[in-house]
Order: sequence, then C-alpha cells, then structure tokens
Amino acid sequence: MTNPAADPDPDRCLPLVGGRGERGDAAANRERVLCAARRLFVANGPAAVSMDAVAAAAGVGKGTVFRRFGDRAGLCAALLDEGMRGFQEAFLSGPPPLGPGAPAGQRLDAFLTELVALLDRELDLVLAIDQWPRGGDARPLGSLALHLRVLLTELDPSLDAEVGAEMLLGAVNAGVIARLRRQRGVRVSELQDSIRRLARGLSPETVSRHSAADGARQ
Amino acid sequence: MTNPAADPDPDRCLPLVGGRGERGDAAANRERVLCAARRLFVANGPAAVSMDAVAAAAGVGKGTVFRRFGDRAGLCAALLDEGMRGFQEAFLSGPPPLGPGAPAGQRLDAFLTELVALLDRELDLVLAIDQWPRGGDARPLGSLALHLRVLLTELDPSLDAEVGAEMLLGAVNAGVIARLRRQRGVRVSELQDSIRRLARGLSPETVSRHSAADGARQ
DNA sequence: AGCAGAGGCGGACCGTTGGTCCGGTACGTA
DNA sequence: TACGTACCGGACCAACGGTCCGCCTCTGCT
Repeated sequence: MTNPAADPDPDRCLPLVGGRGERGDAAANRERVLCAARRLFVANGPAAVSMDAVAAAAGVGKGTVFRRFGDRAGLCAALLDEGMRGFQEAFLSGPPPLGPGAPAGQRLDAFLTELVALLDRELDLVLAIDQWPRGGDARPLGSLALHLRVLLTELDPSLDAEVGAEMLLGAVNAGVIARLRRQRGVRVSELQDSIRRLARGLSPETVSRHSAADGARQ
Repeated sequence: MTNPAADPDPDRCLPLVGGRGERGDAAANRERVLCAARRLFVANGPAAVSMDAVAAAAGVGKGTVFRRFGDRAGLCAALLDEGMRGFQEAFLSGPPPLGPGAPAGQRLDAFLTELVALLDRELDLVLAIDQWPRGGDARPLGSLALHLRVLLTELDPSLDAEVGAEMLLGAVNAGVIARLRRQRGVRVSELQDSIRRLARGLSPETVSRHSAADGARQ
C-alpha cells in the first residue's frame, strides 16, 4: 500500500489484539481489514462476500488478509472476538448482577439476558460467522460455554452443567434468533424471557427455590 | 418446460419424492446417488465431499446429480428427508405416547426423546446437512418445528410456542449433540433427560402440574 | 416386434473462490 | 544514513458448484 505515511496516530494500533512488536503498517492494515470485513459482512449478507472483496474494500492485497488471519475462519474469529470482548469483561470483572458478586441465579439470568441482547445487536455478524462451513470443529463463543458452565455448576452442583450449557447456548444460536426476530418479528425481551425460563427448567427443584429466594425474576 | 399441460398420469405428482412416472433408469440413478451421497457424507466428513465425488461414487455423470436434486441443498434435503420420514409418521399417526392420543405432556417428552435418539443415530448426516453454508434461509427440520409448536400450544396455550419450539430445536441442534457426544462422551440418555428438563421450564406453572398429573416423568 | 419421440444421461465447460508464492517495498534500527 | 528484515501486493493455482447440449436409452404406441 502506498499509504501516504501510515497515520502517526498512536492509538490506532492500541487495540491490543495485535502483538506489540507488530510493525506500524501491519497494525494499520489489520484494523482496516477488520473494519472492511465487518462492514461487508453486515451489508452484503453472510456468505455473499469473498475474501477478495474484503481485501479490495480494505484497500490491501489478498495476501495481506490471509497473512494476517490465516484463513477465512481466522478472520471471522477475530471479528467475533472483537465484539465479544466487552461482554466477557463485564462478566468476569464488571459489576453485579452480571459480574461476580451476585448470587448464581441472578448472574445466570443476567448472563442470558445480556447474551441475547448482544447476539441480537450483532446478529448479522454472528450469523455470518456461525454459518460458515469450515467451522466444523472450532466453534466461536467457546469461552461463553465455559462461563455458563461455571454458573450452572454454582447454581446447582448436582446438574450436568456441561450439557446444560451447550444446550442453552444452542437454544439461542444465531440462526434461531434471526428466524424469530426477522421472520416472526418477535421482540428481544420475549426471547430473553424464554431463554431464562428454559434455563429455569434445568434443575427442577433448585430453580424454583432460587427463583423465589434470590428474587432472580429480574 | 415442454410439459404440455399437466400430464394425465395422476400419481405422477403424488409421492413427489419417488415419482411413479419416473423412468426406470432415472429412479435407479436417484437411488444410487442418494446411497453414494449418504456413504460419502458419513465417511469423509461433512464438508469434505464434493458433488463431483458424489457423482463419481454413484457411477453417474455430474449433470445427473444436479438434474435430480437441483443443487447441493436439494441433495441434502432429500437425504435428510429420507431419514426423517419414519419419525414424522410415528408422530402423526403412530401409537402413543409419540403418536396422537396421549396427553400433550407425554407426547412432548416422547417427541424430544425420540428426536434426540434420531439425531444421534443420524448425526453425521444431519451435521453435514446442517452446517452447509447455503442453508441461509431454508432450514431442514422445518416440519419438526411445526409439530413441536403444536405440542407446546396444546400443553399450555398461554406460552409462546413459536419461540419455545425454535429454542428447543436449537438446543439439540446437530452441532451441540456432536460436541457433547463425541468430545465429552455424554450418553444419549443424559441428553434426553436434559432436553426434557429444559422443555419443562418453558411454562413454569403448567409444567409442574402436567409433570405430576400426567406422570410425564418418564 | 418395430418405431418414433420424449426424456434422461454424461461429462466438457465456465466463472468464481479460497488459498499460495515470491519479487519488490517500506519500515524500524543501529 | 544505510541496512536487514518483515510485510505488502497481486499474479497464480487448483478445486468447486453449477450449466449446457448432443447422444443415447427407455417407453408407449402401432
């Protein structure tokens, strides 16, 4: 890129996503690619955008894109990760009820509520990423499953948190949300209600107790 | 479309999957393609098999495959439909508790239990089909959602069956089951337990009632 | 049985895509 | 300022999904 002197702006490369030792132009290009990719993914629909297009829109060569992100999956992961970061932080170290400190029941409700909101906000992107074929094994949102598992275990050590977490996450996968929101015009709050209710069923006894005792209704 | 006014043959359009009016060799070839496709999909993994390969394995030309099934999605649909037919019939006209006649609570449990069993049995295939990119809008298992909705409504008219059905189906999507079964070695019965429990949460009040009154526990 | 026509069959063909490679270039450092 | 190096770009490749059209086979009629 003949980029007239990569901008001197320092915080351009801040997004610690990239290593410190990264060269200035490299960092700038990563940012550009990420930005262009996001834009195209959301605009032209998920599967309708080629890597060529991303490179072109970003104003860089195709090789640059592949060098940076390995392959399509890598690019998707980077994109998703970007949007997910805030949520993760809020969960790990933010204020209750989403962050640590609140009773597990409340945290679970907050987690699911916020998750659905986030998915809805980023629907096009998550949809695009989710439904990519190559993603046979590597699944994004992996860390979400972990968090959810912890919450479930804390809520009721006797239930199978592994299974529960996966199923809950599956219940609100991008396809489901897209269908309900776009084709049936369901409101976000209804989705949030439903997923919370679903979760409540996981541990038949404990849940009703926590629901009443914790005031986890909201 | 040289078809001169609907053909006189009546059963031509009936079983639209295996048309009677189909020429003998055509039917044979369809069978061969379906069979080869199934084999390859399951063996070589989902995304790793090209239409070329299917045609070759079936011993027919590529054109034949596309003529028969339209495109990749069509082939997948045909394949899935094949395995799903039995389940559908059992639900629509088989004996209770899966078939009509049993209380909704029991039918729901039977439905979910059998569904998970079926998905597990056909996992590789469903996985292959599910995770195909082109499937942006058209989703297989569409009729399942409908059945499930009916059941849920019958169970408790006050709850949002649309959302519930989609979420429950999402909770047991192929990816989820594959992950739990293959990577974590979870048993099918555990999955069945969990999905039933999840469903139970959908209607907080009614469910516990039905659970006790219907004896839907098992 | 023989014939004629409809329809299926095959595989060459096309445009596009994900992904690779290497010569040239700009960056960061001594 | 001069150098080594890492990065950039876009030409390149193989493979794929899907289309097309001429040939051949099956089927229904006489």
